[in-house]
Amino acid sequence: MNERKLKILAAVVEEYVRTGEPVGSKTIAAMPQIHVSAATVRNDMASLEQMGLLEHPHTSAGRMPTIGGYRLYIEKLMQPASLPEEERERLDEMLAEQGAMTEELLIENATTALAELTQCAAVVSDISPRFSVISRVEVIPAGRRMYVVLLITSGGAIKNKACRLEFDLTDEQLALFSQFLAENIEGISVEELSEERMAQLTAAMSAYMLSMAPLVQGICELSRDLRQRALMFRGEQNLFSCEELDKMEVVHFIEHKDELAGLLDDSFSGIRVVFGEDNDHFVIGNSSMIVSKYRKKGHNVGSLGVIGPMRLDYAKVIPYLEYFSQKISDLISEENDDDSGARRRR
Amino acid sequence: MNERKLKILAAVVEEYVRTGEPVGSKTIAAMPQIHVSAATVRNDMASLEQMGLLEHPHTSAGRMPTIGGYRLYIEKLMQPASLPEEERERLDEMLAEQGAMTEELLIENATTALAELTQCAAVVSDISPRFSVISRVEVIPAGRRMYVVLLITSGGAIKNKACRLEFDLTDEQLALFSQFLAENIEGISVEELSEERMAQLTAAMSAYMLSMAPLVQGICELSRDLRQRALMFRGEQNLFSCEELDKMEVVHFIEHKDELAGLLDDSFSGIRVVFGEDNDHFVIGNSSMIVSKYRKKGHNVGSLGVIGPMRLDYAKVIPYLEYFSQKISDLISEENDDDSGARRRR
DNA sequence: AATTAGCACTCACTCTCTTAGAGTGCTAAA
DNA sequence: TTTAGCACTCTAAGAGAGTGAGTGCTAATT
Repeated sequence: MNERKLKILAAVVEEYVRTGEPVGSKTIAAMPQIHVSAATVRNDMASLEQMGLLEHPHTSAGRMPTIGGYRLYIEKLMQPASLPEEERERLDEMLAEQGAMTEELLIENATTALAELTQCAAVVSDISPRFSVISRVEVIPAGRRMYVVLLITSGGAIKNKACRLEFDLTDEQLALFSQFLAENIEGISVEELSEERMAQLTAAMSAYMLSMAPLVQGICELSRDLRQRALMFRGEQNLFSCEELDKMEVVHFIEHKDELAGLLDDSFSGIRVVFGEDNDHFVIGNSSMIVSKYRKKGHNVGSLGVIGPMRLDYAKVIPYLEYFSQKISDLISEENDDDSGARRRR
Repeated sequence: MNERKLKILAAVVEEYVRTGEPVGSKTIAAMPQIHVSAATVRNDMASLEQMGLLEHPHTSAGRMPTIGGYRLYIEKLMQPASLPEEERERLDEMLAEQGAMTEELLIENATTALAELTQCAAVVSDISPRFSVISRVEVIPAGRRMYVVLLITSGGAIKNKACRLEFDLTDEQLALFSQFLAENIEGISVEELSEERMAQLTAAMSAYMLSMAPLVQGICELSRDLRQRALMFRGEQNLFSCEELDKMEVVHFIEHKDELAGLLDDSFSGIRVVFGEDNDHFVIGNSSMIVSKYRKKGHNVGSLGVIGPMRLDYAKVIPYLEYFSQKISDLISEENDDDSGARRRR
């Protein structure tokens, strides 16, 4: 392996990404950065093929990168495009538009923008509610025997659910129960609000509170919703516009998209690229997924990913992804000044 | 036009729906209900073609129905399959599963089941919240300067939204404002809770309440959410499994699915069938949509629809659709006994 | 007048065969 | 070590030919 071969590999990857056609030795030799003849290129290509970095659809066709070829290119060869200042400003505006309000909206905006810019599908896995704190729990009468339980977290997530009781509650009962919930639930983290914890709580309830068990059950379900990472997808349609992706596989993927959760949950740092071929949970042929973590005050709290064809302009897409995940990290980390205030208020 | 031609048309439609291949005269003549020779069938087919009910992909191919052919078949010829008793029971169970809780869940369950059973996409447009009454409005502190406004309707819909104020409210201010909202908003219908009404309300607020305008604004937005028909789709993937639908058109449709709202909103009674070809807002080639209204106490409050290939087993699908929309009508009409109770409670 | 048998005709589809061209691999010369 | 030259390979595109399902028309039959 030498300098020139790497240069040729990079040239093949870039040309193939650009045109989608297998690349011949003549095309490469004609490039300004290549100063050798087509015959030499051919020799080097044959050698790159032996190393498993390039492949042939058939004898008399040009070369295209293998998965290994892409991987080497991404890790060592590519020169990431840097975003021009004006582009950054445009993106920042996009995110600010109405996203500053809550984390959830911010992340949604970023995912939408990412899908839009890359013309790929974008996915985000957000487990940040887990790390926030229940800042408020409310029980609100909502009709005969119907009560709404409401959880608000320090991160700004709001969840509600209607529950039906066997009896109507008197105002005193309601006040007492609210008091009980506030004392036992407010201020603890979503993570801690587990099924066992709730079971303990139910056990601790005095006898006459037992009829309120459905409310506790409701809270339990809300907390489960908050704890589980929810995946959000944007721009799935873009996968259908992709010639090289099999439509049926895309459909299958969309139907089973929740299985991605595992992949996104893995802990790693920086950027990770996964190819459709060599993974169990992400099985569109000729596809690739690029994932980056975002952090909240230094802790990984979610992943942002781009899903597209393997033949993707990585040098352009990866910087976008890095920018967005950095931006999300920054914004959700500062925003959370409110945390303590949320509880101070009461 | 005579009896026999109609019989032949029906036979062609059914056979074509069954096989997906153009149907030849011999196939038709061999059917038990047809007692004439292939030559006679050919003559009649030619005549049906002249009337614009059948068509030819090319000279030496069999016939297939035109849009007009389908329409005539649906309106006059088809014999709707009746649901066997056990099937009804199964469906009722499906709906009851957890759907009795709220209207919203009930409708969601029905839509999911419909998509599942027909292997098509199902869509529901629900404008019923418009006709229900605000049974409860709450303002809940949720962090420094953050407040959550919450609307509960008699139909069981719950909406919330976080708002940011310029100042924190004291407990008295909060109580007073809640009182103010309850007096002015609870008990009126969602329909009445218009932008003007809210503007009047803001005008009526005493000076020191003016800083709470963002909360009123929030309520205004919640009410707008409730008023506008929200479309819900289920089983969109099924459209991709459909050979005869163009994948790109399906993608385009899904991206612009909200444009269906207009079509679903039209008032009509009974069942309506719309074909992709002859409509501006619903443009998948070779597709059709069957829509039925559902009612609440006699008023149309929403539409339930099935979207699938034009080559669809209408005789099977239409009864399903009718059954579901009737069932929804029945359930949401009776369920509403709670209406008055919801307010009586307070 | 309506129906049917018979037959020529049409046209998509499938095969096979051919050709053109892009690209390779190898060899021998520079 | 690099390059020019050349034979070789394999696909993609196109042309013909054969097949068969199905039609449309005509003349005979009921």
